[in-house]
Amino acid sequence: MLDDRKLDVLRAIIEDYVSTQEPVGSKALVERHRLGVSPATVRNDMAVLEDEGFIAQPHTSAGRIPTDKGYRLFVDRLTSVKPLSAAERRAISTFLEGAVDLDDVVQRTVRMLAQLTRQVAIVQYPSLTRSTVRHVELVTIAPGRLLLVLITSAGRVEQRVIEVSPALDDAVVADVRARLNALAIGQRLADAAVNVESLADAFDPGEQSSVSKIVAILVGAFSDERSDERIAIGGTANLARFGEGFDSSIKPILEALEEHVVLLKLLGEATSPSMMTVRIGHELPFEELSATSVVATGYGPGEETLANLGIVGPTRMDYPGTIAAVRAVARYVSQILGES
Amino acid sequence: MLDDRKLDVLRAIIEDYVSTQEPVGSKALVERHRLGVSPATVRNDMAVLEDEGFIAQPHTSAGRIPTDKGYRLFVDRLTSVKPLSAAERRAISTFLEGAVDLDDVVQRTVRMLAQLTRQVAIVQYPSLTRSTVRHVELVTIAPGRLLLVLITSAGRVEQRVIEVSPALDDAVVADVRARLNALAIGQRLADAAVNVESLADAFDPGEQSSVSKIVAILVGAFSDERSDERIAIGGTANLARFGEGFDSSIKPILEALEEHVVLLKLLGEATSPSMMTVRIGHELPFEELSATSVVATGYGPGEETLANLGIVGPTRMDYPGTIAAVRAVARYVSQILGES
DNA sequence: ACTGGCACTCAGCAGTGGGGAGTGCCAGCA
DNA sequence: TGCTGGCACTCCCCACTGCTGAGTGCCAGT
Repeated sequence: MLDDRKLDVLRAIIEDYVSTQEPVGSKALVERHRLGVSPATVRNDMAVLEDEGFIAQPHTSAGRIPTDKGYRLFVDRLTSVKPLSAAERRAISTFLEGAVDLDDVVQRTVRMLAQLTRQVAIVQYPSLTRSTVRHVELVTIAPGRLLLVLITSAGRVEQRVIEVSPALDDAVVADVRARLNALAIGQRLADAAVNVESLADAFDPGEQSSVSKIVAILVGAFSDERSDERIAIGGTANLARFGEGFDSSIKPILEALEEHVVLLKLLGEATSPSMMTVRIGHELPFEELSATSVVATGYGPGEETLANLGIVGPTRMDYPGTIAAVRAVARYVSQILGES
Repeated sequence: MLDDRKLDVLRAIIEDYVSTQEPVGSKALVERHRLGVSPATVRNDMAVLEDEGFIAQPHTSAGRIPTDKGYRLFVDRLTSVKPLSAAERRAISTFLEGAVDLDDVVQRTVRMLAQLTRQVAIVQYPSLTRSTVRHVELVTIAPGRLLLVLITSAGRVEQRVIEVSPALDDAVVADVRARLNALAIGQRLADAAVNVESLADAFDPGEQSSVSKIVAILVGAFSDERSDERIAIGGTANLARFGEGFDSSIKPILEALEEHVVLLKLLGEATSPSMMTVRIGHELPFEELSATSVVATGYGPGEETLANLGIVGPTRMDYPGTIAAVRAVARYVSQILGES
C-alpha cells in the first residue's frame, strides 16, 4: 500500500512544511527534492497518502500539510536522529558543568534545552521520593533543639529544626544518628521511611517520646510530596515564533505552563533515560493542545530515573533535531548528577 | 490652562479607552459620562488636550487615545485608589496564610497577584544581602567535615558543607560558633560579613587556616548575590488577553520575562512598602517595552524592605485597581513575613 | 506504472465604492 | 467670554468584484 516512494513523498512534505510553514504542492516538491518522478506521479501518491490520513488539504486547490498521524509515522519510521555538532556538545557540557548546586543545574539545563531546541523547555526537579538517601545528619544545636539534615542521591538537601523535651544527651543523639543512617542509607526514601518507623522502640521509655518525634519529622521529610511537583520552565519567548495561529494556539500553552499539574502530566510517567516519549497533537491528554507536541525523556544519575525533562512546541517542529537535543541534554545532566 | 472639566474629559477618555480598547470620540463620551456639556465643547477640550500631548489621534477623523503623558497625569492626579472588596481582602489573607515556608509564600504571592490584577506578576525573593542574620549554626558531621547553616530574618535558610584540615575539635567548633553568632546576629548580612572577617586572628596558629576557611565560606554565603536575583513569575497566561497588538507587544515581554536581569531592572530600586512605583511606556528603560507599564512596590517584615514585587501589563490598564491590588498584596505578604 | 495535458477550483490580492464615526471651524447665543 | 448647533470634510472600515496563479484530479498516451 505504502511503498518506499510514498514514504519518501511524506518525508519530503513534512520537511518542507516544517521549514516553510506553508502547504506544499506537488510541483514545488519535485523541484526541491530529487524524487526522480513527475509532479503528476507525486499527485497520485499524495492522493493515496491523503486517503490514508497522513496528510490533509486545508482547502481544495491548496497544497498538503501533514496530519498528526503523518507526523507519527514520520517520527516512528522515517527519521534517524541527527547527531549534534561537536560544538553543540561541547557547549552543553561546559555550560552544565559550571553549575554550583542542584538548583543551578536545573536552571542551566532548562536554559540550555530552550536554546538548543528553540522551544519551551520544561525540567522537573529530581524527585525526592524516588531518590535514595545519601546521608542523614542529626546534631544538637542547643539543649532540646536538634538540627536534622537529609542529603539525597540527587544532591538535594533538606533540613528541619526539631524541639524535643526532655532533651537528649549527646550520646543518645549519636546513637540515634548512627541507627538512622544504618537503616536509611542507600534506600529509596519511601523504603527508608518504613525502615526507621519503629526505631523508638529500641530506646529507654524516658527517651522514646523524643526519639519518636525525630523519627516522625524525618519520615515527614522523606515523604514531602510537595517537592516532587517542582518544575522549571524556560524559553517561553520562543512561543512568539509560533507564527500565525497565534491567538488560538498560544493561549492554551501559556495556561498549561501556569498549571504545574498539567505540565507534570505532559511530561508523563518517568521513562528511562534511554527512552524518548514523543506525543503529537491530539495524542496529548488535553483537547486545547491539539496543535502542540511534547518531546520528553527521563534523567537521573546512572540508570536511576529521578525525573523528566522535555520540550513543548508546535506539532510542526523539527522532530529529529529536537529529539537529538533533548536526548543529549538528558544524558549530560544525568552525568553531572552522577558525579556530584 | 487645564481646568477641571478638561481633566474630567481626560479621565473619561482614559476610563473608556481602558475598558473598550478603542479610540473614543466626543459623542460617545458625553453619552457615557454626565459631563453636562455638548460634544462640541468636549471637542474643543480635546483639541487642547491634544496640543498639550495628553491624548493623540491614531488617524485623522478617528477618536482619541491617551498618550503615556496622559496616563501619567491620570495616575498622578486624577485617581484615588479604589479599595479592594472585603471578599478580596479575605481571599488574599487566607490564601497567603496557608503558606508553609518562604518558597511557598513567594509562590502563593505571585499567584495571588496575577489573579487579582489579571496581569503578569513578578515577585523578587527576599534579598539575602539586605536582610539580617537570625542565627548561624556550625556543627561537625564527620571529622574534618562541617555543616554551616545560615538563617536570615526573611526565613531563608542557606547551608554549606565545609571540608577543613586539620580537623577542628568540638570545643573549638563550639567556640567558633559562639563567636560567629555574637558578631553576626541581628546584623545586616553585608555588615556581618565585615564583622566576622578577622575572626581567625583570635585562634591558635594551627587552627587559623581552618577557621579562615569557615569564615570565608560564611562571608561567601552572606554575600551570595545570586540569590538576590531570584524571581518568581506568574500569570503569563494573561498575556493572551493583551489583545490585538499581539505580535509586536507580546514578544518583547516574553523576552523580558526570560531575562531576570531585565526584570530586576523593571521592578526598580527597592522602595518602601508604602511607596508605589508606576512606570508607563517609554518611562521604562527599554525601548521595546513602550506599550508596557510596570506597577511595583517594596515589601518586607515591618518597615524593612527586603525586595520588590509588582506587575507588568499594557500601558492601557486599569491603574487604580491594579495599584490597589499590588499594594494590598504587598501589605499582606509583609505581614506574613513579620510573623514567621 | 509513469507522464503530459487539460479543465477546474479557490485563496489571496488589489481596486472600488459607499457608510459612518469623528473632526475642525464658524456663527450665534447667554 | 464660553458654550452650542450646524455643516463640510476626512478617512477608516467593510463588502464586493474580478483576476491571477498555484494546485488539483482525471484521462489518454506511452
